Amino acid sequence: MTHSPELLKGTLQTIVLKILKDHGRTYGYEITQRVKELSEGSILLTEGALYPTLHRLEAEGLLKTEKVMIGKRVRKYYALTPDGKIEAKDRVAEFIGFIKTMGHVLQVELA
Amino acid sequence: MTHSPELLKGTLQTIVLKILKDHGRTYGYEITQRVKELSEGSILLTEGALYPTLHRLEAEGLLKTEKVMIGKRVRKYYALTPDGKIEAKDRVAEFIGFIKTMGHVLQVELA
DNA sequence: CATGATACCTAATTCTGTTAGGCATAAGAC
DNA sequence: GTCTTATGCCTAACAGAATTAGGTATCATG
Repeated sequence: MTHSPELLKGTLQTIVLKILKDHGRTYGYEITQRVKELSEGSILLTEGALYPTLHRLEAEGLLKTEKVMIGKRVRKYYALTPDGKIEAKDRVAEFIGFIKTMGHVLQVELA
Repeated sequence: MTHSPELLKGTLQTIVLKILKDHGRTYGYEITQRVKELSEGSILLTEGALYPTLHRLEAEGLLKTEKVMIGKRVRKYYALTPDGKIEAKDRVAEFIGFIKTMGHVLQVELA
């Protein structure tokens, strides 16, 4: 997923949901670029992970899609459904909780 | 691994190394208990994950072992090798860096 | 006209963790 | 006294998510 390592595992859905929450309607390639920017190049999403994840979230009813023609190319936009908005919030909260717990376990200052 | 979810993936080695660094010589079961205490019950290491991880770290030369008889039972103590100490430090630093990056990506205050 | 960026996708493999066992001693409850 | 719980080690089958490595196609630039 990136050159930072396997720590990302399990965070991909959270990242995708939060990007969509903050940015609204976004397409796959754009998500990879935004994450790259926000992480200053340290998180490079692979498409092999991203697209299946988007499809999974859509299948779970958290995302809805819209296809738009850009010239002769199809661009597929994703946006959060109402359930998706709730889930985005929950996932971020869960991540914050996880970080706090890890701070205790690793005995480091994170928050 | 716990009821908090798959966020733990990829953090197990870091946790084990840091516990051994802070506590010194520790045995497997004791590690599960310490992590449980430090995490206030929210991280429950499963043995199916822990023991293979300990064996892996030992095979990589990061841990050394010592068997001690406690009554009629064998207890297997693990401790960091010099390489293990370096690795523990690096892993924790890497985790902190990961958290900072995630803070940017998720646009939340973590530190 | 060739390369790199844009843009979507899937399949095989790998890696880690979960689930679900097995084995055995020690301690406490009833 | 025996039954359950805790202590303590282990492995194997399975599951899930990401990596690696493809495929396809349009568009812009040198």
